[in-house]
Amino acid sequence: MANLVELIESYLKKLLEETDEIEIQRKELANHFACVPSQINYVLQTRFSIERGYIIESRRGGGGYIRITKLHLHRPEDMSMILEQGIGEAISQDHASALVHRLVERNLITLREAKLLQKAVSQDILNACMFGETYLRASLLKALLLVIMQPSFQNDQNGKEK
Amino acid sequence: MANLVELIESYLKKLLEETDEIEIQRKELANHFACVPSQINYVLQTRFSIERGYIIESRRGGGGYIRITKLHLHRPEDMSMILEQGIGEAISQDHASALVHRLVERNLITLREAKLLQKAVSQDILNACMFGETYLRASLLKALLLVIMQPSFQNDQNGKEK
DNA sequence: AGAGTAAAGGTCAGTAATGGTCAAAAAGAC
DNA sequence: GTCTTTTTGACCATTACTGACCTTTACTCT
Repeated sequence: MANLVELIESYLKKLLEETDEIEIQRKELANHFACVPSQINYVLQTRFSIERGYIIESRRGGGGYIRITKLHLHRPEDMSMILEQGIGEAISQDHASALVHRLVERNLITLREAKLLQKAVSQDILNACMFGETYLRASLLKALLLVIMQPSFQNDQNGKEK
Repeated sequence: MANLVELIESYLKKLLEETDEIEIQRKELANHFACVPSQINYVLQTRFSIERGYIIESRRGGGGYIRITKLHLHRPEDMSMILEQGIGEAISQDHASALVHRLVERNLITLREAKLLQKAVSQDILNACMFGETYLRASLLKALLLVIMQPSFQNDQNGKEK
């Protein structure tokens, strides 16, 4: 355990035993371990990646921070299986659609969430890809908002439709 | 919450819980928080922008004031306004993000939904656009699933975090 | 009225405080 | 000795804060 990366890793994991989410300051932590700030990024990239079940968010500037969130996957095995084998690097609409459908059946996601996902991966949205990024963003945002605002969901946040 | 900007922001938002419109004096407020007056402008510009649903009016000279008015976008009929004028045919990430933020503040969507939307319109996802449609679809699906599976949402479908 | 002055608020560029990236060097593993 | 992992540092990007200088409005004095 002589490695800095492991020292910092275990330090952060200790903090994460208490709560699911911690906020640190890169400079401060680097100072604590007497290393360069970018070492912290290395730790985060190699030990707190999405594959390992963490989500990193951060903000620069005065009062900046790095937030580490621990994922509590319902069934972690399922999740990594889904992401790696079920989806992979590229996926067709049919396969994506079928996958989402299965997730609902297994109660891993709600119907409401399923509809959002279905819309996000649908042909009509992705076609906007050709017109550029901001165009795609606008299409996506509008379509997803419309799904959210569907009347049947208004008083039915969990999406258990009828 | 060490940031001045956040302190002032929450102070003003607290006042805005009561009414839709408040009037302040720049110098007085700056004095209250022991900062330079232009700091107030910074807060207004970054936290009470139009995208976030506020209108700022002011008047200089003796008896001058700054008025902050909260915009109302409750009802679904306002939704079409948001879609057409607030989004349009193309939208930047910053604007999309501010819009989503504002929808949460007005309780039009839950935090959970907001995080999904934020991820959907985020740079890292849309970059996948270049690699083709099926690639983008895979990135989108994976990222959104991870958002759904975040711990803070497990027993908190309405997303009222903290 | 008009001039002068006091009392607001506005702008903008510069500085400070963070965090991010990337490639090269150093250290370990086999 | 070669390959992988770790560590470092130079350079970049973003957000917050400050201060000097500018504009507008109200009030007062003649």
